[in-house]
Amino acid sequence: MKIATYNVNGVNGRLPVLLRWLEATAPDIVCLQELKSPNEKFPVKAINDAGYNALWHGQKQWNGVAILSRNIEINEVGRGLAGDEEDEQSRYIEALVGDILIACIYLPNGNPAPGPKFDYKLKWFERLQDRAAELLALDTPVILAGDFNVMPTELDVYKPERWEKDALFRPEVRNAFKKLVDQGWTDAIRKLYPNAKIYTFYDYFRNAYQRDAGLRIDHFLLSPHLRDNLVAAGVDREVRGWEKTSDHIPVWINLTE
DNA sequence: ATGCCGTGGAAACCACGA
Repeated sequence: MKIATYNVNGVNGRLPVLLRWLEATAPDIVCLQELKSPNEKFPVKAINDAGYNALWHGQKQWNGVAILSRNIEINEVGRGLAGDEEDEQSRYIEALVGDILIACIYLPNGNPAPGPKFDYKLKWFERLQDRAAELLALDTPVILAGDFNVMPTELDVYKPERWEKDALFRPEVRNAFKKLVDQGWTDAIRKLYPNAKIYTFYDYFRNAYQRDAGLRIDHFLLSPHLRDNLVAAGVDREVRGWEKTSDHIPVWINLTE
């Protein structure tokens, strides 16, 4: 079974690219982030026509997450994270897809740091840690997938020294990611490729893609049940070269049934 | 070193992203 995550950066503006990628790579389950679409404008018909069921949690203009599945029943478990009644940003949705619980995550960017946006990011990370701990206790196979907006280590940044003070790479954020993983999660890409330079994001300008000046910020975290089912993982790097493409690259894993 | 690009929404510029 192939599962993918893709920050589309606008699901409507990027619909041709999304459909082309779905057709070309045929993942069974897909997590999408940055829909930038209110719920009523989510392109459900086009996605259904492409053979996918969909659950989505959008909002006007920004954020937004969705989970798609092909030939697998999908049932929503919940949306949003507990712990902040004021939080109205659509960044989290959870669904049972077949036997696997999928959490689709769009973690806040957090820049500029320090500041209220950075504080919000750290708080959000704590709320995610709380939910992740609950999920581990369920004794269900769980996948946390999405745009975590953190480069976990120096290996995940083209030029680490330039990012030291950035909200995606500050020690507090790297520590938060490490603390999450240390609950018992497996970083799928790093389990299979502990030392490879693998990026999932390239800026639109400064020829970042051509220079390979990238970041690894989109991740798959697997619960212990799935650890030994992981047989392959990778990124669809060529998609970043397509016309009208997102600045992120799809990431995928393959699990044995 | 830097939103230099790109999206969406509202208004013909702005907020936001990483």
